[in-house]
Amino acid sequence: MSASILWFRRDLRLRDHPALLAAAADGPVLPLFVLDPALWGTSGDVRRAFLLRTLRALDADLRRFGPGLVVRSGRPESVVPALVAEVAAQAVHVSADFGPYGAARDARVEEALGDVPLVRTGSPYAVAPGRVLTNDGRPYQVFTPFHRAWVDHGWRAPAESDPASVDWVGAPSEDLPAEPDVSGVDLPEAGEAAALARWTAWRGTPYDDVRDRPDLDATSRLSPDLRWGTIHPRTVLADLDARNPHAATFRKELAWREFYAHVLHHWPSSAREYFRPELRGLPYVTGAELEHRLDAWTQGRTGYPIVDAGMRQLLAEGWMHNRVRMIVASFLVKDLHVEWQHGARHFMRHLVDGDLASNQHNWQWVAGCGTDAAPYFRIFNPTTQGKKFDPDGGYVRRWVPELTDPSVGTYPEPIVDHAEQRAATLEAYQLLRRHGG
DNA sequence: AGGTGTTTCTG
DNA sequence: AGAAACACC
Repeated sequence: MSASILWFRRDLRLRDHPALLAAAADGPVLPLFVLDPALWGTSGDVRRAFLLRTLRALDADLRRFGPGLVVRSGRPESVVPALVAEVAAQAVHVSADFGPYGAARDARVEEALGDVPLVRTGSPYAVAPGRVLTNDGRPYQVFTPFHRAWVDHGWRAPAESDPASVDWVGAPSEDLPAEPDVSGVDLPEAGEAAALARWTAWRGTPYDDVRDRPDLDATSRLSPDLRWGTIHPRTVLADLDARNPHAATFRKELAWREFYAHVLHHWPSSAREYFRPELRGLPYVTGAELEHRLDAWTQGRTGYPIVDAGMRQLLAEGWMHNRVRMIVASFLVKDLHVEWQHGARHFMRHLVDGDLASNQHNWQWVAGCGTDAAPYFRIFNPTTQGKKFDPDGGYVRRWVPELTDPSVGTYPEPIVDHAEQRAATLEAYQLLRRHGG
């Protein structure tokens, strides 16, 4: 018997897989979920729980069509040779999704596969990272021209794939880790069916004028599904009519996700390093003061209601409204003078939608050191932002109940004075510019 | 995807 | 007085 190996590295989707369906025509398919220990080890309990639920939901999907699913742990580069040794005699194809981690890493994976033919099932993007380039073949560093070129490039319609037509083989996923105890945490339902239901229930609702209002909770909540691949952006894009302003704005948000995947693909080191290193020389806090500030920020006890509401939502749901993400990030970097990597790490640990490309580059955007970054002097005022985007205070009251009900607890005094810290940040920035960093 | 202080316009 | 425009960070 010959089997195709379907290797899900980061994108777990089953639908929109024409290459998989073509491979399946040559023989049964052995799905392999790779749980990267690096990903697993840096994830908090909420993120782990959601990932496991996603895997289990997909496992259940597969069991309807075949004997089961193989799950292995290990770095892709090391697990693939072991797997190939196990089934080399049977393998016809290996299907692999390539994330936005750069051509060097992809090349290592291909090398590990040796002579086993590789079926590229495509990326979890409408346009694969690396495909959208300027006329002279260079990668875009600014969103607006990228967006135009991305739309011009276009994407195919989603595949009319039917997992029932795939002949799945493999062993049950008994070696899935146990799910951490997350009782009391409000997690979305995981899996493809839930993702599709989420999308069809949400699409067509107002977006353009309410997407910045965390109190209205009007966003799609599709980010965990896009992250783990339980829905494909092409499925979403096919349902959008760009003549509708709501749809056009939403499509632009999908384009931001593709833009940052593209940036990480071309500059893999930007996941850790400053894309523009000029701002590395700013006076960021270290040592005990760093720990103290990070602690107050992560626990939602900074004394700024909109910041604390967001940080508490993150711990409670593994998710935070996008407008609030920008506010808390700006506050950490520009009011608390903490280097952006600390905040990015906390987000990746807890967000159920945490994606390396989007997360790191949005943090770099806020810090002013990324591609197409906000100018460094753009500093959010947490009070003004709260008034503007949570005008009735509904969001803040939900997550910071002690503001209106003192029996719940005592709300802390502001950890720093925003006006003072804003002035200090601008002064440090000017010093840096004068002395050339 | 901003904020702030100042000037200018408007009713 | 308040909105809108502007310059600068």
